[in-house]
Amino acid sequence: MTGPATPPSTPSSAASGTPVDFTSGPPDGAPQLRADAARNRSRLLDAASQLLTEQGPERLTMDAVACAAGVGKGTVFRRFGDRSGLLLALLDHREHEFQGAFLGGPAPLGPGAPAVDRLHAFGPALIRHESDHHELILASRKDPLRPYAAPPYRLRHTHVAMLLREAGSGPDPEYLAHTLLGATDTALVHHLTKAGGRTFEQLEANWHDLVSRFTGPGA
Amino acid sequence: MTGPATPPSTPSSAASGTPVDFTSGPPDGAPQLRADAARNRSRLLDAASQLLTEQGPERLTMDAVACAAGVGKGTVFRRFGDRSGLLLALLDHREHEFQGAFLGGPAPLGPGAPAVDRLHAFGPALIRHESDHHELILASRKDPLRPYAAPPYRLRHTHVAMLLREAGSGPDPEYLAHTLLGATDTALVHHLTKAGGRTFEQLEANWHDLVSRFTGPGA
DNA sequence: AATCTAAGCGGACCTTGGTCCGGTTGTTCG
DNA sequence: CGAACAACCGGACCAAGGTCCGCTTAGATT
Repeated sequence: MTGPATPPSTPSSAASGTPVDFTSGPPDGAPQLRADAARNRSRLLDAASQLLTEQGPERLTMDAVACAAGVGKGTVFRRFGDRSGLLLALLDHREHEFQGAFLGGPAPLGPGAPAVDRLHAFGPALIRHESDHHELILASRKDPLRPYAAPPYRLRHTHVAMLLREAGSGPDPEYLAHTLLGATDTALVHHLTKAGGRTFEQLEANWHDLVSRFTGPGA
Repeated sequence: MTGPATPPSTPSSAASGTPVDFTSGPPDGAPQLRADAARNRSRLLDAASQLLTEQGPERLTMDAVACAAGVGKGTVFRRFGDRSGLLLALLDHREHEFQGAFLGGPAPLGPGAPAVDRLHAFGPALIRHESDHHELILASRKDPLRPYAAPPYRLRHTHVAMLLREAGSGPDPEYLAHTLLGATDTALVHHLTKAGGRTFEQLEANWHDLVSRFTGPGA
């Protein structure tokens, strides 16, 4: 440790935008984190979060984050693998919120409503979520194959496929789920709203149209 | 010009895989190319093509291409903008072949057949085309937003949207076209066939299913 | 408390995409 | 043909992601 150490207590809370507590790392995945490692992890996430809200994703270099956290560069890469990993980790908290909403939140997005209704509710929520974090999401997309293998996409896919199956969508709900998710891809939505002149309302209407076609008389 | 100049005649023909003549640059887009610039351009494409078939996309560094072409690095960037640009230029020839097939080739892919039939024919052709060049296509995807703004995607989108409109697909054929193209995205197809255990036949069947849903009774 | 070990650390180092600018060379026009 | 100009060339240079390895230290064991 070289840089000026921050006070040992409450090392968290992001800069301005939206304070998120990074002190509690995910106890799953990684078996356990040594005390200093956990501390550095949250320092790094704090620093990254701050740099992000202050200067945007393009200025978020690994050196800058390491330096701002008072940590060596190697530490950043060891903890997060690569730049995308750091960005994704930054997104993780929001991602869990969204997951909680459609897995266990109030109906019709959460359980309790008919599958078709949940499906209709899912699109707008997803579009909203991705749009809220499009900067981070787009910045983390260096490898076009990676998203499909990552937990967020897999979970959404499983969820949508289950609802489609439950709603009786036809022979291959898994593929239809990919199609539905593709239709709300962050990059596409961003393109359509920024360069294509579409509004969110139109995109939502299109989602509903798609869901209708996929759950209507076509089984 | 520093490196050992290749014989002045017939500077083209790729290494092994599939010889493509790069001597004729696109007379559109760029107003005109000075003689030496055109020569260097085709040398670079030749060198890149050779490196590609010999060692795969990941070994295709800009330095290596410049060196192999006997040209300075700056020349590569001036001509192609960035790495993706070079990769896309490498793909351009094949892209034009594919475009010719669905714009002016034999029916049912080309004109002459009913819109629905052309739509059904388009999917398999597209999947085949993208799969054939998935290495290049995936390697060129660094910026997730770029594909939507690039000519190949725009042309496909216009084409599919037109066919959908012609087939009477409903209120927003443009969006349905995006959905259809998203369902055959190179990365998705690659993911499904490599990690998802799908076969091309299944993907084609799914395409036909989607087209049916989009052109069936839903206007 | 002393010891031992594996996890962690940091920053020098490498690679590679991308920029810049002084010198060179086609091309055109008188 | 010769001058003038714009396009072009090349490689030194920079930034940023990613790797490596010798040193440090948390935390378990006795």
